[in-house]
Amino acid sequence: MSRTIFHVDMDSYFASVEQQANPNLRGKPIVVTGKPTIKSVVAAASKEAKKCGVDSAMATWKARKKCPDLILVPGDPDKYEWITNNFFDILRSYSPKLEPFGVDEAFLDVTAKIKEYRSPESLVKRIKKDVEEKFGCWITCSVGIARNKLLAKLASDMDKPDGITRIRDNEVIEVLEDISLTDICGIGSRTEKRLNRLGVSSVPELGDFPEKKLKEEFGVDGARLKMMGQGKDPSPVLPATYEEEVKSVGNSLTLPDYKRTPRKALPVLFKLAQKVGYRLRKKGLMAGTLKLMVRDGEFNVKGKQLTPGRYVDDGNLIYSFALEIKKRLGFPATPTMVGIRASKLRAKDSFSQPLLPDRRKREELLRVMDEINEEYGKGTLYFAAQAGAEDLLPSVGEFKRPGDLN
DNA sequence: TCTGGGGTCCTAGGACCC
DNA sequence: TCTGGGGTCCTAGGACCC
Repeated sequence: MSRTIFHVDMDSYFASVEQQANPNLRGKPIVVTGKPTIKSVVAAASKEAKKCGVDSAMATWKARKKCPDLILVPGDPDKYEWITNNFFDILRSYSPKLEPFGVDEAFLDVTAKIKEYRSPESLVKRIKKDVEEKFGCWITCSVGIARNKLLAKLASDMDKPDGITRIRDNEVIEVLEDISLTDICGIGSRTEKRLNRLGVSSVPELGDFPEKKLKEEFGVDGARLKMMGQGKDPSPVLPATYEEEVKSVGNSLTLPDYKRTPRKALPVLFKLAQKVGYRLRKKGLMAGTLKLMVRDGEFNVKGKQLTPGRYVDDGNLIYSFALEIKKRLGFPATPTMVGIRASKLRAKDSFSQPLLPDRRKREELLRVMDEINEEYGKGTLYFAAQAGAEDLLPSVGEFKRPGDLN
């Protein structure tokens, strides 16, 4: 049976949210960045900025060059999370089959609902109206309608902003002729190059290519690639809530020039560890595995992970483990980026208190610190311990588990 | 020329257990 | 004593997405 799938994509997401929140930014070219410095990169550009050729992932200095009037706005993750959750709630009220795809997109399977409406388009209009009423007219979305996720995603991109695009079954072949390989979600530049080497340079060519040869080159992905080339995608819309999705929590930072030595990178690492710990506590999660990542001057990223045999959410402890990993990983002479990622997450069991009094005290301390920092602003209270004062940190003890012996 | 920061999923090999 | 094979966990690295 044929399905009806929507792909709903917020337009210029972070930038629109900021324009909605602050009337002074409306109608002006703005970009949202991590930090409002010229060294950072564009996370989202308003439609006014896009007209000058500015777009996400562009270096901020480059964006400035293209658009001298550009306004840099620092991002506000809490605000976006609130909107994201409410956005998904609106979609979920039309169908429980909602699959979030990042913070500003989602797939919605409305097959069972569509009979109640005159057409898929009229249902989309209802959704758009809800979004506008909830958030304001500066926050809009574009929607793609098709028989599967792959085509719906292509469609939502064809008319932006505030568009509705439907790809009917008899239009699929025509659409596939007009796009390039990397327009398909799942085919990036690496895969495109490998396909080119096989003599495949367009989507229809991919659809006609012998599956056997694709499997030789790409293994199990070969069959999926062939289907992509034909515009087929049997994958279901998998319902999930935004929170359930989280599998890992990590933070990383590109080092400014003057901190690109192993020694000077340590305080940065310490702060990242605190941040990861705070985010874990806020989500009520503990991490069983920690990974340290470093990028060298040639842009090569190396990482090493550790599963210490206990679960952690304390920034100081995370830092201690990071130092332990660093000993084994080694550091390049010129580190350009450092990062910590926590995975193997599990919910913190609030019923079982730690047995050791020291740990109980420690938990209480962190809880109070978090509360104060939330009340009076981040960084109100912080630890004095940092690089050079490792002896103040909790000991990580011995490792005797498999995989820790290298 | 210059490339941020948040993630997910997959593979492949080794260790270990039964 | 020597043997096989399946399942699971761990780690490193690659590709991709927004």
